[in-house]
Parts: sequence; C-alpha cells; structure tokens
Amino acid sequence: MATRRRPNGSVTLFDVALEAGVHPSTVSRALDPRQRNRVKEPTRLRIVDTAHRLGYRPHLVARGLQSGRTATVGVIVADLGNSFITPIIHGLTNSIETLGLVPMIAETEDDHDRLAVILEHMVSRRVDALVVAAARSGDREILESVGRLLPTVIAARPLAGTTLSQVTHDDVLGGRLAAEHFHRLGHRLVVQLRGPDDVGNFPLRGTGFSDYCRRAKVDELELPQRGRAPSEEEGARLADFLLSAGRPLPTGVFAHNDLMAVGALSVFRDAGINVPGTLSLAGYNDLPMVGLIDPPLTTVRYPSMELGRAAGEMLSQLLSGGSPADRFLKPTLVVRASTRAL
Amino acid sequence: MATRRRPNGSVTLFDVALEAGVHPSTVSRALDPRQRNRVKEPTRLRIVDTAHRLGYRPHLVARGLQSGRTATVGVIVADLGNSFITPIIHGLTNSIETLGLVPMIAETEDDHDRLAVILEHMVSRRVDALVVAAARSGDREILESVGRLLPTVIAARPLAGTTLSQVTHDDVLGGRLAAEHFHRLGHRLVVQLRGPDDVGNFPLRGTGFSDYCRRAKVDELELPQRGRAPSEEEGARLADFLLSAGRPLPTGVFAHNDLMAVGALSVFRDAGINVPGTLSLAGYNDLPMVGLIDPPLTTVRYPSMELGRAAGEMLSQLLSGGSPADRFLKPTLVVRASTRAL
DNA sequence: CTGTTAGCGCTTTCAA
DNA sequence: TTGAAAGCGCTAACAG
Repeated sequence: MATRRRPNGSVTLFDVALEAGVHPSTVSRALDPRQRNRVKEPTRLRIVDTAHRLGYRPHLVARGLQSGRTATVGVIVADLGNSFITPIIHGLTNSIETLGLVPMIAETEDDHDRLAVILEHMVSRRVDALVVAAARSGDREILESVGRLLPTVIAARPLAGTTLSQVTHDDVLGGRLAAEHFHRLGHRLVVQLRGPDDVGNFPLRGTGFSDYCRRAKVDELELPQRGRAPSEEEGARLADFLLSAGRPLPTGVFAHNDLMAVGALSVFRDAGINVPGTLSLAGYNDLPMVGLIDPPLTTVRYPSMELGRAAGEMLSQLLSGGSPADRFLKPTLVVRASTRAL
Repeated sequence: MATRRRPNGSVTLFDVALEAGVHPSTVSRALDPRQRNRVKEPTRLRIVDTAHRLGYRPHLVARGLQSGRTATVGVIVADLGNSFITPIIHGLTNSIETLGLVPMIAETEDDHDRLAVILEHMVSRRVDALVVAAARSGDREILESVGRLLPTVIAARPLAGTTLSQVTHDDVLGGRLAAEHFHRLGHRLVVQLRGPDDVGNFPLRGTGFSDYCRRAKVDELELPQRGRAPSEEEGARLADFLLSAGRPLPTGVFAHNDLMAVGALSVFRDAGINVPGTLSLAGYNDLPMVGLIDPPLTTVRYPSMELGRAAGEMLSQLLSGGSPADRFLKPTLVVRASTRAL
C-alpha cells in the first residue's frame, strides 16, 4: 500500500485509502459512479464513509489531467455590459449544467487581438468546448483554426462562409419585419441607423429591411455613416447626424438594436421631435426594459435565452461526436407605442 | 533525453524538447517568463521558435496540478437574469483579468442546496478563490466552512456575523436616502415594498427607511407581506395587495429594488393611478434603463461595477496573503420624474 | 546554463 | 474483487 504525506493539507485519495486500509485504486473505483459495482459492497461503504469523514473532495484538476477533459466550456462574448448578452449566457449555463459542464467567461471588447489572446488561453486551459458569441467577419480564420482543435459553436453573431457550427437567428427576416411594419403603417420614407458592418447581424438586418422597402416602393434614405458600435452613444450620434442633414426627415427610423434606438430617442426628445407623433422608431432585441420606456419601444424580439439553450444542446451533440445541424431561430415583431400609423 | 509518444495529438513540452534537442525542463524554463533568463539566449530562441513552429500550447491543467493553482475564480451569483448582477461580473472580470485570472460562473437560483452543490464543485475544481454574490442569511455556516479552505469574498449581499471578507454597500444609507427624499417632497404617509428578509440588503434598506421616517414623523404603512423574491412579479403582487387593502393610500412608495418598482408601476398604471401624480415611486439599483421608462424612475444608485472591481482587488490582496479591510461603498440618490412634491 | 529526478492526485490497464 | 504500476504534462529541487 502506498504511503504519502499531504504537503498542502488537502485530503487525497491516498489518505482515504490509508485510513480505510485499501489501495488507492480501490478508492477510486468505489467513488466512481460507473465503477462502483466493481467493489464489494461492504468495502465500498467503508470507503465512502471514510472519504466523507475525512472531508475528501476529488481533485478535478488531477482528474482532468488524467482524463483529458475539464468539464469546462469557454464562453466568449464581446461585452458583458450589453444586457442583450446576459440571457444567452443564462440559457447556455442552464443547458450545459445538466452535462456537468461549467462556463468560463471572457470578454473580447470587440477587439480582434483580445479575441486571439482569449482563444489561446482557452485552448491552454483545455476547455472541452467553446461558444463564441463575439465573432466578427475578420475573425473567421482564427476561429476556424481553433475550431479544428476543439468543438466550437458560433453563436448569436453569424459568421459568413464558415463550416463551424452556428446557432444564429434570422436577421434578414428581422429587418424585413421592421420594414413591413413601417410599410403597413403607411410610412413612405424611412431610414436605418446601422450597426457596424463587420458584425454579421447588421448587414443582414440592413438587407432584409432594404429589400422589402425596394419591393414595397418605400423610399429609403441612406445615411453615409453607420454605428462604430451598436451602442447608445452611436445611436445618438447617428440620430444627430440624421437631424443635422437637413433633408426632408423620414417618418420611420429603424435602429439596428435597442441600445441605438434608445440613444436616438434621447436625441429626438431633446430636439423636440415627438415619437411617435412626428417620427416612428423601432429597435431590435427587445431588451428587458424597453417595453417600459417612454414611449414603449417597438422592436424585433431576439430569442436570446433560447439561443443560449440551443448553443448548449449543440455543444452536447458535438461533444458526443455528433455533428449537429446549424440552428436558425426566428425573430418576432413586438409592436408597442413608438411606432404609429401616419 | 526523454522520448514520448503523443497519444492525443496535442503537442507537449516533450515534443518541443525532442525537436529542439534539449531536455524538457529546459523548455519549461525557456518558456517561463520568470525563468527565461536562466537559459542561454540562443538556446532559448531556438526553443521558442520550435515551440511556435510545432504549435505548442502550455497545458494549464497540468501546470495547475503541479503548482496547485488554477488561475480561476469561482463567481457565484443568484440569478444571471437580473441585470443588476451583470455590471458586478463585468467589473470583477476586468479587475481579475490583470492577475491572469478567469471567472467561472455559477448560478444558485437562490436555492441553498444548489449553493452547497456549487461550492462543493468549486472546491473540487480547485478554484483559487471565490466571490459569492448570492449569500443569504441561512448560508453563513456553509460559506464559512468553504472560506476556511480558500480565499473568499462575500459581495453585494451582506452576511451578518461573519469574519469572511465582504464588499457590500450601505443599504441603511440607501433606505434613508429614499425616506429623506419622500420627506423633503412633503410626503406624510409612505410604504415599503420589501424584498425577502434573508437577503441581507433588504432588512437594512427597510431599517434605514423606517428609522428615518420615525425620526422625521413620517407615517409608514407596514404591509404584512414582503416579496418572496426581488422580482417584477413580486413587486406587482405587493402593489396589488397594497391597492386591494383599501386603506388610505400612501403617497410615497419605496420599492426595495428596481424590478419590484417596475412591477408595481405596471399595476398602478393598470389601476389608473398616475405616477407621480397620485403616487410617488422610488426604486433601488439604478438598472441600465430605468431612467428611460415612463415615468423615469427615481432610484438609489447601486455602484455595481465598482463593487465588482473592488471584489477583484480584495481577492488580489487575499491571494497575496494579505487580509484586506472590508469595503463598504456608498449609494447615491438619483432623482427622476417618478417622485414629485405633494 | 542544462540535465536528472521526483512527483502534483488521479485513473486505468494488467495481474493476481 | 482488489492490488500493482504506469503515466496524464508539467514544474522544481538538486546536481553537475
């Protein structure tokens, strides 16, 4: 029987073995749910009892080194401060928990180099899988090279031209829903406050919106600028720009996300422009509280929590060797008071 | 020189050593920032180059087993869906990142048994430290027993009678600020929509509020119920209860957090009660969007991001053997349009 | 400056 | 049913 000292005070398998008078490997078996029936009942009970009495806790790091798995999922997001991301993490956390997996979260701040560092780090940590909800078009190669190393799911932000598994949602439809809504309300001149082009969602939303407008003969004013980030500040900036341009003002404004819509709303309010009296405004995401702002914001609901959960399910399939089909969730239009018929 | 096979395809230190024609430990030294000057420059460069060429990534799990540290911080929250928690995680993540630490997040859903399981899990994973933003009064013992095992910071929710390090904020002052505000506006009958008693913040907010009212001779109506959770639903339920009670209605309502305030607001609106015309309403936390709801919500600002950052700093001290003083942040009152002078 | 050696705590064949 | 032995990939004490 092996004898060991415990240099750092924590109780090991060997301590339990010593105390119970068996070999460490027997303890290992007795405590492993899948192997416990290989140990005679009384022995097992004695071991379990001893382990409990000594306050033994399995050392998951050691187990991980041996088994090659860490029961950890790397979750990479752009910005934890964006409340759009939280439900995704929430759904994902819940979903993978059933597999005994724990999320390890990192934030890119939408910086390519930071993403590279984080990916490197996640690989070094030997996370079992990766969920990336921070992809931008310039990140494709680096993501694919990581995707060859470990199961990877691209979530929330679509990545064009990749073979990596993706769970996204229909941004084109979302854009179309917004345009259709304006059209039905009788608007004839509309504008988009666009998010950055290298985040896959925004060009798609733009396309869905513009295509519908073209078909429906709704005029679309094209701003020469787009948001550098999908933030309140950038929404405000674009709204300012729109007002200062001096053209005939559109009657319908489609902000590419709720934060931008909220930023624009403040600008409109400060400029004495009534929403929805003079201007109808729609956003995207249906953030937790936009139904309560003044006026309640019409928006396209993004199924964040479902998306997180779906990402977890895809991960699960990926981890058991399957190759899950890409998931493509549907947005819905949530009509509130910020849009009105002309 | 040692020769090894690579059963699972990933490049190890030994592969690099083999390729570079040196001993593994030399590679280890060459790649360790703190030991690299112990290796002759040309050798080091050759090693670094080889490592790069082979695509070597350090195995942090193996390193962790050896060094006893995992560069991981367990972060335990009650509910990721509560947008109050996100800035805390955000600040914390940013703060510990500089130490090379990564957060590992878990959610208790305010369930004691789940907390126990999560703590067990975190210990087994050998996280280097723990931040618990989900403590309830009944959790003290279990948290203290974990606190003896590893550096632990209790954050956001104060835990009475413990020696564990805490970073919280002055809930009593927060409650007082709300009461004082109502008093100055001339309100003479007020009420609290209370959060659950076993979350340390709420009784303190209640005390701060009530004490001020007593001293200032403001009458306080005491509801026989309190929220079972600090949620929109429970806020609505208490508001319903308040209205159905048929007493003379208070003119000032202090909801123990913004979610409850928002829930109450909907009920008041549905009941045709104008806020702030008939009823002034104040919340707590200053969630991202409450300044934009109708009416903009007067609330006590909770310094979430700062708190997360402070938790990170305390962790850092704890990890380097220090014993940081408890941190106690200050709330501030944010006056908006949901409260008005009588 | 570099090689040798001995583990970190656990799982997992292979024997007995 | 249990024990023995090897080793996951890395670091660190000790030689040389």
